[in-house]
Amino acid sequence: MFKSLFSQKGLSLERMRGFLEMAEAGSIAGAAPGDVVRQSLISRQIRELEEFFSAELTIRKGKTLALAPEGVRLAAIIREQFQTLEDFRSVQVNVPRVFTLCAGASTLEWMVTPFLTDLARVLGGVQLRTEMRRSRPLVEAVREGSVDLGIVRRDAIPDPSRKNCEPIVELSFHLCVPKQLLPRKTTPDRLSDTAMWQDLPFAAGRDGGQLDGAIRDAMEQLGVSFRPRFECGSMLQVRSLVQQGGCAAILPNVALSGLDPNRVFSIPFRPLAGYGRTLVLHWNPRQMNRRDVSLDTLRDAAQVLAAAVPEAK
Amino acid sequence: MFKSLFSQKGLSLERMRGFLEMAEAGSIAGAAPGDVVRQSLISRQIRELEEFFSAELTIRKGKTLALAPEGVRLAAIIREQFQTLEDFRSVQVNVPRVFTLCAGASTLEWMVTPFLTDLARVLGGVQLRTEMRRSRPLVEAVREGSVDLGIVRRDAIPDPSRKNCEPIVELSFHLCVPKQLLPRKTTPDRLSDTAMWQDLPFAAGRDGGQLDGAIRDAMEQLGVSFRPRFECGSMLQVRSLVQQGGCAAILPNVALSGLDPNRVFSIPFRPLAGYGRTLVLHWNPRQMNRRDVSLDTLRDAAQVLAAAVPEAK
DNA sequence: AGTATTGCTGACTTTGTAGTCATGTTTAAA
DNA sequence: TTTAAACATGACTACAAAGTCAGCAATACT
Repeated sequence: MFKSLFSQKGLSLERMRGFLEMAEAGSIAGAAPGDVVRQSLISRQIRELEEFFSAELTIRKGKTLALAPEGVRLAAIIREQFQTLEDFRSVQVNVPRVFTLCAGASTLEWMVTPFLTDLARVLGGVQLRTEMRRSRPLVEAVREGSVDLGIVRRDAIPDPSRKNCEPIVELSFHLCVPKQLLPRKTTPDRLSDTAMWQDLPFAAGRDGGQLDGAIRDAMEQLGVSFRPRFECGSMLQVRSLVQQGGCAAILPNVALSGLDPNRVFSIPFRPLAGYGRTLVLHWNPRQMNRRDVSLDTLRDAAQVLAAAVPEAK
Repeated sequence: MFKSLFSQKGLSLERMRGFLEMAEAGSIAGAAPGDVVRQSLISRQIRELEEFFSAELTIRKGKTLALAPEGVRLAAIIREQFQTLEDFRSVQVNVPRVFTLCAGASTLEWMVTPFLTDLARVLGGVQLRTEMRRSRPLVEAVREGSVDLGIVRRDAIPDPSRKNCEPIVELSFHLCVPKQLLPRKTTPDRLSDTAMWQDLPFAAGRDGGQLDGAIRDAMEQLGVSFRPRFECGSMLQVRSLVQQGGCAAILPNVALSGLDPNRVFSIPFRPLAGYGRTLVLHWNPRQMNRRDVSLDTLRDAAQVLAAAVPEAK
């Protein structure tokens, strides 16, 4: 049984590991940054695997390597096998299994990080590892199995269904203004007057993402010259500025939970009403099945994340 | 990634192989018959795996070893992983993949062996390996993945469904008598008279299976003293004797295709009418899915086997 | 063109594991 | 109780693989 795997040399767990590391990193140098010794080792291990399988696993793509179609398949096989073995061992040693959760930068900040412990508990006491990725590579990573869970807009999933995702929240955006920046006795409804915005000191993100651009576009369409006084690398900093009373800002509903309504007015930001999308928890059904995570558990996890978002008023 | 698999020594493909061989054979000595050297090697490999996983994979059961529950799980994992790697390699090297087909002794003789080439073609040019096993271990082997396809009575499958089996044929039994053993101008319908049977020289199987016993019981109930002149180790030999005109015999419908109706009369053998069972092709849905065998292909395979059986008249 | 980065190759050393052997221990059966 | 079978263990050898190093070739960036 399985003679053909052993009658020939060139197959070993270490070689598979070297190849997988290259596959994950996208290049040999990326797999072992600053370690030329290991780079040369991986290079040879890949060649030996290619000889063993008589397959071109990699192709040169300019200066770096890329996976050939066969390489993509083998990498998926190896990843799954290693993970299965690791899970088996984790159960035996009574150590929590490792799950990877992936989302966009701001989503991780707003929704995930503050609730990691709850999430880990719902998933059965697992160890969670978070990663930042944009929508498209995120969905791809879930598909190929290198990521267990993703938080992503539903429309980024090619075939959204009850089997591979669960809604978390409907995104919406709000204009948030600290009271102290407004004339005394200003009521929240007066904030709808765009004329008032002109003089407000704004803070905005500078992450180059879609959201930031959409806000600027919307402001321009309203005829408001939007020149934020602060451009922050992280939206967490923006919220912090708003909370301290120094700035106004456009914030997503998932960020409102940290603001004191007695000190900060917030009203829906109409121009971005159509920009709202459904965020879903996304997973690979085969992988979750293999790792013994039930659909119910996944829906519970989505619930935990949903509970983190205050209801829109 | 997967650091825990490599930060500790004790895991290797060879060790997994040694363990799997023991698991398949049910004991170390069985895994390496007559090779005490390899036996001691396997013994140590198993211990090293047990240390690596901190798990009891085996338990002493009297003189031999048996798999502990954890060992059963790990063996299934390893078998699947090795098979996946072997399949991957087979596709690359353009060598047919190996599939294992399992059935009872007589079923293998009657239905499978003569049609192996057709079957291999329908399954996509695979290499077929046949194995003899009785119903219960067969179903178990399909479940754990050590066998791809089984031919078995439907009632031996715990949860028969469209997803894990497909009917092949309804078994029935026939009394077959060469013309030359009968008085001239005897018509087939006269064969219903059990008095005629008394003087016929019968051939019968001697495989100790259910079928043989059932025939003898039925004869006894009919008041016929059934003392076959020939007791053959294989039912193929029985059919051969009938074909040559030397003997009468009770044969299953799946054996009739080899008989010349002009030289041999055959009529349904009523006493065993209730003994007929549905034979099905049985498989493990997860395994067939992993090995890229579609349900359609499996149904085609069942068709091929069904076509081997002549219609009952 | 010059330079830095990336990957490939050949010649090593070191390490882990497979493989071998002799011998001990447990267990089942004669 | 004796015997034989099945498995375990310790001490080795042989070998394949991992790991190391120096140098080369191809590519991209400036």
